[in-house]
Amino acid sequence: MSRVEAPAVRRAQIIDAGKQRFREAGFHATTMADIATSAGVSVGLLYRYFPSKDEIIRAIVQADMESQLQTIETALEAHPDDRTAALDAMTTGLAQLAADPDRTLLMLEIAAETARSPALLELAIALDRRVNGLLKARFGGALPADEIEIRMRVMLSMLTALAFEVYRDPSRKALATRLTVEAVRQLLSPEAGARNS
Amino acid sequence: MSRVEAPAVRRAQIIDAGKQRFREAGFHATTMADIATSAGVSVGLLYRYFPSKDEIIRAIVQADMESQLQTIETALEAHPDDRTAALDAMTTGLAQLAADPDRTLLMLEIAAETARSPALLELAIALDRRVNGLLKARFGGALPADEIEIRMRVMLSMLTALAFEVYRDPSRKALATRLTVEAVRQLLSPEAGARNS
Amino acid sequence: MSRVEAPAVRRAQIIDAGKQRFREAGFHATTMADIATSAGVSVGLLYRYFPSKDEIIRAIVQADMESQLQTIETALEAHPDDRTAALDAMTTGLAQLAADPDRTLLMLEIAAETARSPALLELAIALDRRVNGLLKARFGGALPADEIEIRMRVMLSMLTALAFEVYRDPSRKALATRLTVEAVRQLLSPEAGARNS
Amino acid sequence: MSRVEAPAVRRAQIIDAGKQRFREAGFHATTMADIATSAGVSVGLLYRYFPSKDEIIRAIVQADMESQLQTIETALEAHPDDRTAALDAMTTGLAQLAADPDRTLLMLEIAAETARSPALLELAIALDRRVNGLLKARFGGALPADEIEIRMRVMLSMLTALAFEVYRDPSRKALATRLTVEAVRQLLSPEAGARNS
DNA sequence: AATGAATGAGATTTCATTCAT
DNA sequence: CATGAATGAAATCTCATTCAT
Repeated sequence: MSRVEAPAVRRAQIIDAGKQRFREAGFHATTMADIATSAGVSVGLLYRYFPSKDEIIRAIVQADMESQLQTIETALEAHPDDRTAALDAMTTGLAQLAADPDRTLLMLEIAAETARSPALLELAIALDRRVNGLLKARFGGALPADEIEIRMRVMLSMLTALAFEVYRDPSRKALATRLTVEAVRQLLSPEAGARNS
Repeated sequence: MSRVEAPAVRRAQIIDAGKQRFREAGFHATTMADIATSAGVSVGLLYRYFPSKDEIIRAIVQADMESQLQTIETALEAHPDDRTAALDAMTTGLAQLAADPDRTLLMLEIAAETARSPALLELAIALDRRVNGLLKARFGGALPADEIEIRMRVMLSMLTALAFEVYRDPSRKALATRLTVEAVRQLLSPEAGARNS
Repeated sequence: MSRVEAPAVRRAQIIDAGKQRFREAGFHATTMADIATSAGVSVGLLYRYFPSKDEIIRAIVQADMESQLQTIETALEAHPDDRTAALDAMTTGLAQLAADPDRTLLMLEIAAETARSPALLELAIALDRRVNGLLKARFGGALPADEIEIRMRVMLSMLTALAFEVYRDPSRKALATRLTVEAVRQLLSPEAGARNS
Repeated sequence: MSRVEAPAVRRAQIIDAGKQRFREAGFHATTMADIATSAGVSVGLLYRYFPSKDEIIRAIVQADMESQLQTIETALEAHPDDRTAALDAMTTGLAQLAADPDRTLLMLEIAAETARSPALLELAIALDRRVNGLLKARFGGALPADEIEIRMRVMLSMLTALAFEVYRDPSRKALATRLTVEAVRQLLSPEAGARNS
């Protein structure tokens, strides 16, 4: 059924299998045997790569968060001189992530799980901090320091809301995405700061 | 440990205990024994009131949805002649609901669960339809019919986003609520229709 | 739902309800609540008439055994002077009992239960003894004393077998009954004694 | 407590343990924990070999039925040219099976259970058909076709009766077996056909 | 490195029995 | 006498985790 593989490949196989099953059945309804079967390996091998089921969940959550961060970094770096373009690129990138119903399914699991698991909460806080740092470094001058954080959060929440929306009715994807991107643009533009504070 | 109670009282006791425990530990990590202990009754009695654990979940979800609907209805009926006031009342009411971190914890569970459970999905769809009907009846003339639905959804999503936000940082509750209420007001005002379509 | 009734009537109601349900679902799958509902009384009342579920079973088994004994006694007393006619009447009566599929269903439960329950075993032994006494008193002269018992048992077993047969294929009832009656007649006739011993 | 065993060995262990316990306490009074302890394995392992308790019952019933069929086949094949010898061999073999009190205890459980369980009823019908086919193939010329079936059933019923008899009083085993074998021989002999129809 | 049989704690659910009304 | 809400012990079944091979 399976031959000896490079450790990184095995790890990826397992994470992919986990994602797929968690998406389909949720964390709690997915068994280690399910994941093993999906990954084409034995249950025992799962435990060579991850010390527990929770660690597989944690790894998946971490990977997702890193891809969010990656999206932000890439966008910001792509437009080092144009603040508005950078903002747009970032929002569009995140909106794309949010508008993927498959990912939403997982995100729901993650959100519910994060509330309970200290390990996941820690991860979430770390992500927050890093995104915050990135945005401050970039927009620090244009917006009052204490507004950056709240705006970032509202932005992430709106993207979360977009995820819900597209998830519930995929046919509205284009419209909902456009509305969200516009709203976020307004929210994060320097002028917005002037108007609301 | 407990004497005979009126059926409605017992039911409420159980639902309350369930809510509390689900909030603290999530649906799957909460056992029937936990709920029974919390409610101050025996495990067996749980099954006289609900045929299964899933049905307790369903009852809680349904109660929550009904309180959302109730909030909307009450607000709209309070201002039969003033469209703008009705809108404001509704948004404020929903925002209050959304800004309750305890409720958010449950909502997360519910959202994750809804994706998997046909019974819950059905409930969610029914809620959607009823809210939609209510809004159409009230704002039908002012906004293009096909926009009502998408706006309603975006509104609910923004409230979802508010819930997330307050949940993550309760100290921002006042600010986040104000921002959301303003954004929703703008989204649902007749002028918004003109600008975006 | 129910008014005050004479104790004997209530007892009969409960026994009838028990029989019906045990027939349909077996002893173990029938709950006290089932019986109560069927009898049109409350669960609590069941316990005023019988100290436990097992005692209801015992009462049913006992009633069935008494009807067997009754059948034998009536047949023997109906033909005090004609040994052969008495034998025929008895066999025919028992065969009628055996050929009732409804009763078989119960008998199966009873047989399985008898093997386990000391109380039921005692009952069965008492029945054995009384039938044996009846037959010895009547056929004592014609058949060697030690053969009476074994013949009685084979007879009862053949009737059991008839019960099985009719139960499996009710359309064969007439034929199977005739064959059994003939076989028993031969088994219990004085000439049979001569041939086999 | 136990090491890894060949699957067939484990299955046999479990079935044996099940038989033993079912015999002693009946299907319903035997718990999965009882069987596991008897088999010297854990409860969980039971479920790797059988999807449910009912399936263990089914497997035991099926094994018993197959041994009946085996007995018949072996006897018939042992005397391909001598119809009477084949008949005797078959009857003797089945009588031996029937005269085992341990097996009777199980048979009682099985009979009661068969009445309720569609799966077991199906099994019983299949056994019937196969025995019928075997006998028709062998005695088809000597006895009218439509009599084969009823005679087979009566024969099985007589063996049932033998089982009951020996079960109730093991000391009569030899006598009861002899009587039954003789009766069956007569029932299935070609001359019997002439006499009774 | 890889397997998968084996474990056993723990979850949901059932139901005979009790007892306050 | 009658009710039926309440109890809680016990049963079936699941599954994360271990470990001999």
